[in-house]
Amino acid sequence: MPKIGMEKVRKEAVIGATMRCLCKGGFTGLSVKAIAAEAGLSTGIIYHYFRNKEDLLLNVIREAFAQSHQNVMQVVEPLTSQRDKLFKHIESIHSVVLDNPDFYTVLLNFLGQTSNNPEVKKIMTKFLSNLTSYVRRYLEEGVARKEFAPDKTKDLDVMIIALGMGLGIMCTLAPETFDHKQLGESFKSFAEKYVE
Amino acid sequence: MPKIGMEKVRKEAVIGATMRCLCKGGFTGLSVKAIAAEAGLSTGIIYHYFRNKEDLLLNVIREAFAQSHQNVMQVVEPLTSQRDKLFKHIESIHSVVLDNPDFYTVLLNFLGQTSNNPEVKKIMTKFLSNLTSYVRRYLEEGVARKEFAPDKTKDLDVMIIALGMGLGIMCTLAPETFDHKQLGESFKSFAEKYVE
Amino acid sequence: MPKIGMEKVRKEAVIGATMRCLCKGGFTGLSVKAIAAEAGLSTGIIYHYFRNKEDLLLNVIREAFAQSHQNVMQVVEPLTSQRDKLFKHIESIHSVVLDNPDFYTVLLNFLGQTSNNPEVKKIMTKFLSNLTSYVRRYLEEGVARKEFAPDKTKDLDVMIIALGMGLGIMCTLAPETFDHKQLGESFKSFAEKYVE
Amino acid sequence: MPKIGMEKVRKEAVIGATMRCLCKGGFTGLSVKAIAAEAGLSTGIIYHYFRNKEDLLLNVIREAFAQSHQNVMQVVEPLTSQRDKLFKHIESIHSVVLDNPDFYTVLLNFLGQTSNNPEVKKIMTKFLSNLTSYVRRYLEEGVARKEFAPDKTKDLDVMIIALGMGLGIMCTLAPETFDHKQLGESFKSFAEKYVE
DNA sequence: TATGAATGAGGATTCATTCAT
DNA sequence: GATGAATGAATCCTCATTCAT
Repeated sequence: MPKIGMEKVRKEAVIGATMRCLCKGGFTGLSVKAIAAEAGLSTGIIYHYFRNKEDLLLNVIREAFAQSHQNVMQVVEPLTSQRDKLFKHIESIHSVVLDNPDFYTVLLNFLGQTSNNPEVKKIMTKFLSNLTSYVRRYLEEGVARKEFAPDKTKDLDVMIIALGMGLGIMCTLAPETFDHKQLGESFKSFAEKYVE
Repeated sequence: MPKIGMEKVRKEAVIGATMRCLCKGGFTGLSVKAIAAEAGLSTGIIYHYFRNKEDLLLNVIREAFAQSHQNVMQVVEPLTSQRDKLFKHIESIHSVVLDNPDFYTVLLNFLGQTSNNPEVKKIMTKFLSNLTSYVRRYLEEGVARKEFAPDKTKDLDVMIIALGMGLGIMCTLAPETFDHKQLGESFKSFAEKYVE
Repeated sequence: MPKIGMEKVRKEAVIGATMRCLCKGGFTGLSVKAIAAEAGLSTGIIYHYFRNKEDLLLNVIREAFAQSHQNVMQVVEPLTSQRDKLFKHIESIHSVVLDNPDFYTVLLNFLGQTSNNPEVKKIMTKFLSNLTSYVRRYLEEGVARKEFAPDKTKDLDVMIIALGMGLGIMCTLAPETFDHKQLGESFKSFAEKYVE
Repeated sequence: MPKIGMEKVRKEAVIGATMRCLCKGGFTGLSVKAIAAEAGLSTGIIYHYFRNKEDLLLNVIREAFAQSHQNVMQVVEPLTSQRDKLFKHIESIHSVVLDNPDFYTVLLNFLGQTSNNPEVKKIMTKFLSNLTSYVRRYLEEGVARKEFAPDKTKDLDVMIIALGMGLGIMCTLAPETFDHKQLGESFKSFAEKYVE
């Protein structure tokens, strides 16, 4: 087994293992030992690549957010109409619950940390404003191109993201109670009602 | 100091102390010792009133949810028109962020536990379906009384709660980025648009 | 076994155990676990009585220095003549090597810490100036009472302590090479030569 | 950079780096990794030149002692009169505190190891008896050459070394309390008093 | 020779829980 | 009822040492 040029591979392996552990058992009981075992590595090597457990966890959120963002972008970017982009974006956001449930596990587990950990807060704030600004861009551009009516977009970006996140959380927490597919339809029709 | 019949007082004191600790430092460092100190009691006594730490924490969520529910009900119940009830309810939900921020701290801290702890999951599911069913009742009753048009209420209950929770979370996590007051207005106008 | 009023007993037990461990194996390998085992206690209890390992170690030096000082005082105090006090003091200092070898073990082990640990430095400085000031007092008082000639006492206090410590260290480090008893005689005759 | 015949250079570099680390932070935190970093080398190479950490540390004391000895000898050797040699020697010993403070750092840090590590003990004993034997030689030779009176030299060698070491330690530990220069004068006058 | 990735045992510390008082 | 001393398993992290390259 090679020993050189492994930094990226190892870091990814550890981050992935951490996510899997997080999904299995949540924050409580998320030990470095367990992560190392999951990654098939020794505990020591984790400290070779990450300053400490917190540093590792911060990398985990960053990675989870980046991945989720990338997934959405891959689907939305090729589209040309702002309207299509907006609705595809909404659809993508909603389908994260099923396509990438790990994202929600990570999100839900870190939400509680936000108020106590400045670094987590920074990442979380950045992530949320990132999300809204994408939607805002579609809307503004769409208005400019006369795809949407101009006057109704007040706070619509934030509303869409809030609604998407709220639904995502509810569907994740209580999938038996909240029907993911049907709520996805309602989500889209909510947006439609606004932009038309 | 009386030594008998203190059960209710002590339990409430401990639950309150736990909430304060939770708000101060989150789950990390939430030790039984710290809770006891905050409550001005010994660690031992906590085990007299609660089976263990988990039992205490479950009581904390229950209490937080019950309190929050009660606060909303107190404001909404006296009203007679379903429309008034609905909008007052929405307003109340949104103002929890400012009026009772502890509720969000507790909520955010426990969200991550939901998937791993069946008891937390039960409480959380119950809480969420409770929330939606109240809104649904206003809507159905409102339609019956012809306060609202009949055909537009598809999933509106869930949408309102999801949006309310999403906005609440966003305003709690990043108050500098998301303006609570303005979003409250937009929230209400979103609902209005739907029921009219 | 009683559980109350044990603070002093426990603290002493832990400090004593630490000294014994220190004598057995030095600083290296002085683990809290080993100390606890030596004291017949659990590791946890050590942190109940001491903030951390460093706090415990500081208490150990303080205790060692205090004990050593007390031993000397017990012998010297009853004496009335300053000359007697001085020579008894010298004798006592020198016999620490044999009577209380733990003192030297502790001293030698902590000397290296002095430059890096401000608290150790404070204790050490205090201890050394304490030692010299006792000797200085005998000398000054002795001169005042005409027990000693007045002009020869320049730095004699420091010289006596330095010589005592140097001899103590040498006899401790290499007892086969340096004859404790004989050096004690020479030590005294050195002082005599000066005060006469 | 040459790759062969580097043994001596590398060994010296590592020993020097170790001394610098030791002076910076003492024994605590003196890791092979830190030493390697200080020396600008990899950790692996240290094990190429030294059997293990202990072996390296033993070399460090040996080197420190040898250097210190050499420094003294350089100054003393050219002198012809035994009296001059003796006093220059005393002066040199005392000035180590200022001229080569690293020596005392090393000495103080290793003193505690002496009783537990036979190899350290051997080196330390050798060093101390070396020191005294040099002084003894001056004295004996001086008596033979009638530079000193014959009868007063009992244990004077040990006393001088003990006093020198004691003063050195005190001046190193508490330089604000013990005035190096003045004590040097007193040290010399102490010796003078004896040999005259 | 030289590197630095990798290991894993061991250390300090925390903390839920119990129990004698 | 109430206390807080006591336990010891579990946690994070460090570090001497090895070894593939």
